[in-house]
Amino acid sequence: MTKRVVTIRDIAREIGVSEATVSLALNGNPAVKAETRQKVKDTAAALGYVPNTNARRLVLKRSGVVGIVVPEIENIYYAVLVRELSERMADGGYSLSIFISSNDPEKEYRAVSDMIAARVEGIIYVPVNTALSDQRTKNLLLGSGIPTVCMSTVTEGMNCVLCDLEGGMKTLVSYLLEKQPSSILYLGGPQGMYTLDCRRQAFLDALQQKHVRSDVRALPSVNYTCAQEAARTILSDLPDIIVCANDFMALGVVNLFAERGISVPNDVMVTGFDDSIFSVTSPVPLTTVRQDLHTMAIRTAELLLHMIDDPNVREDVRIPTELIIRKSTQKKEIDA
Amino acid sequence: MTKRVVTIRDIAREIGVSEATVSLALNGNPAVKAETRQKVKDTAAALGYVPNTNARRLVLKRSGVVGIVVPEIENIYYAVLVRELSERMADGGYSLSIFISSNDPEKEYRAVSDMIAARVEGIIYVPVNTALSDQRTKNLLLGSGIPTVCMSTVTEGMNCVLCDLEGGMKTLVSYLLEKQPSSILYLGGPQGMYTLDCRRQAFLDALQQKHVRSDVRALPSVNYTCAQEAARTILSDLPDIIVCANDFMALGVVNLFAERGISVPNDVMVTGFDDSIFSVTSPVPLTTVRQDLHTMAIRTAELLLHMIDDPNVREDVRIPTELIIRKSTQKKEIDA
DNA sequence: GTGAAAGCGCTAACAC
DNA sequence: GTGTTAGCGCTTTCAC
Repeated sequence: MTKRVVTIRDIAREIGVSEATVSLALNGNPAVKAETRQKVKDTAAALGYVPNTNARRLVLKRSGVVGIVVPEIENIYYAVLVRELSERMADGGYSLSIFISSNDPEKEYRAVSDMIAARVEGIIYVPVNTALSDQRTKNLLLGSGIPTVCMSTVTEGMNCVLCDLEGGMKTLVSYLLEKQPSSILYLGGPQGMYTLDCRRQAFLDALQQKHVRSDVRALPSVNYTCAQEAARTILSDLPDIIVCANDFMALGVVNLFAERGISVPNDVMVTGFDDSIFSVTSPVPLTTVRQDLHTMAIRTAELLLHMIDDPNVREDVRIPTELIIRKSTQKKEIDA
Repeated sequence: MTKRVVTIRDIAREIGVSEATVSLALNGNPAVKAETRQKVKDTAAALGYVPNTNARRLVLKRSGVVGIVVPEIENIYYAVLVRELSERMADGGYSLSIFISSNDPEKEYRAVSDMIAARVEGIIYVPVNTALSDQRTKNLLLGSGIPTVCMSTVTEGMNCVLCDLEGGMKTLVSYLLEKQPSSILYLGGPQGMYTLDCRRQAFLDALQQKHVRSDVRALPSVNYTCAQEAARTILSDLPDIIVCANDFMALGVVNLFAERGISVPNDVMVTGFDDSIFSVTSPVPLTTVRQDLHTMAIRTAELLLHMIDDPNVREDVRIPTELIIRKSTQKKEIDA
């Protein structure tokens, strides 16, 4: 009892005109008489006609779609990115098809395969966040001939858009050094992930030759819980400053300290990274490094559209980061 | 200079066999000789063949896709829902195509149109969160003949899956009444949105005939900032308990109080709703009502798959909610 | 075991 | 202005 879907042919038959005319009319071709055009549109509406995208794409060899794979969607960073990009691509006349790899190289590979199979006209590739990246996916992408931009991390042979994480971290550390701390603790994650390695290395570089005791912890994961566990181990010997690899970790640290009656920033300063929603909704707003996702999205969309026009375009984009100073590093004035 | 994409015909020519055979071989049809099958697969791989989904869907009249529209993706509630559903539908052999309406009825309408045009086999409809819902979209959905389940809210004529918000709120209020408060403040949002109306009404109902001073505020929006602004206005006359329409608002309130040196729960108790990540990462973990998104996703996927099988299925699903008690309503023992 | 042929719904020359 | 025709890439009877 499946209701047959109405096609262009049904409309044609209904008003005794050819399929071609209906197609032209529906696409607003001025060659067809206004009267016929109207009649076609009316009966299309009356019959509840909805064009079949699959047929359309097949014949046009144009999908009007660009695809994106992101590692997670519950991570606010990627969620914002997806929304921004979805708007930007819409402005450019494309719709964005969203795939979630769940940080699983296998799923990522399938997502990319599916996009290619769907003949997307461009791909925004945000690789999984794992130490070993999957060369298979990259090869597939590179071999597909489909314009691809890699975001947030660097992939050899692809045009990349990312924020200047090193610069951001260095600016942050310079700022912190003005506080004359005697010790700084860095809470990072597993080694081998581009975005985390950048931050850690820049932290270390910035501290070169400075007379500050520093310690770097590699936690199993860069999340709230792991950060809290780490913080718990240092309660008896607090550093002056704790630099976290992202805002969510910093929030964990701040909350743990609050629970233990340790004041941020007076007893210990804490910084985040990303300038996500957590840095603002932290009980003590966080000093952090802003990654401007809005600008990233704009530049990515521009670049991709440009590449769709001209596949030979080679361009890497690096967006500046910005130091955002908030309460978590500003001791209260004693007088005031 | 566009690299021509390889088709089934190229493979056929390459090894001197018909297109039909290639197609059969690629789909693992046992009718074709194992040897040929292997040769086809090998050359397909060698040539970098990727099947054209559009052609495939056109001829099969099956897309293997179900679509979902959600109002926002940065809202953790929807993000979790999308991820859960994406996994559940994958288990069921479908891929999930994600659309974001940005709470804009116009965009929602276009998203639904696009899904129908793409011939998705099922639709998960999470309507925009606005007071006036758009009947156009609902009519389109209803008229499409595509199995649709509406989530999180009720739509006349559709199978709906939602949590028992009323029950959750009533349980919450009963629990709070045991604390013998003399006054309770409810912070809600604009009227006319299903999910918010449910909570507010259930709150009021639960307080019927109880000797508690209660006040209900309708804020312009159910977010962090609005909640903080509201909280600021009551500093001089604190109620015993503040019930918020969601966790994010409750977090705003908790943080504002922390800043002003007001203790939660000792000076005032605060509750959230949803049991999102915010309720756990709040400096004072929040008592809240859990909406079990995992179960919602499972039941929605089940129902939708069932409907794809049999379009006549009529079923509404209501998932029980659960009261989660945390520190924000548990005064510290004075002795201990 | 494999090929020929028809057709999915739509568009775009090219006729008339 | 409108109709005829061919074809996008794939699947699937039905012959052979």
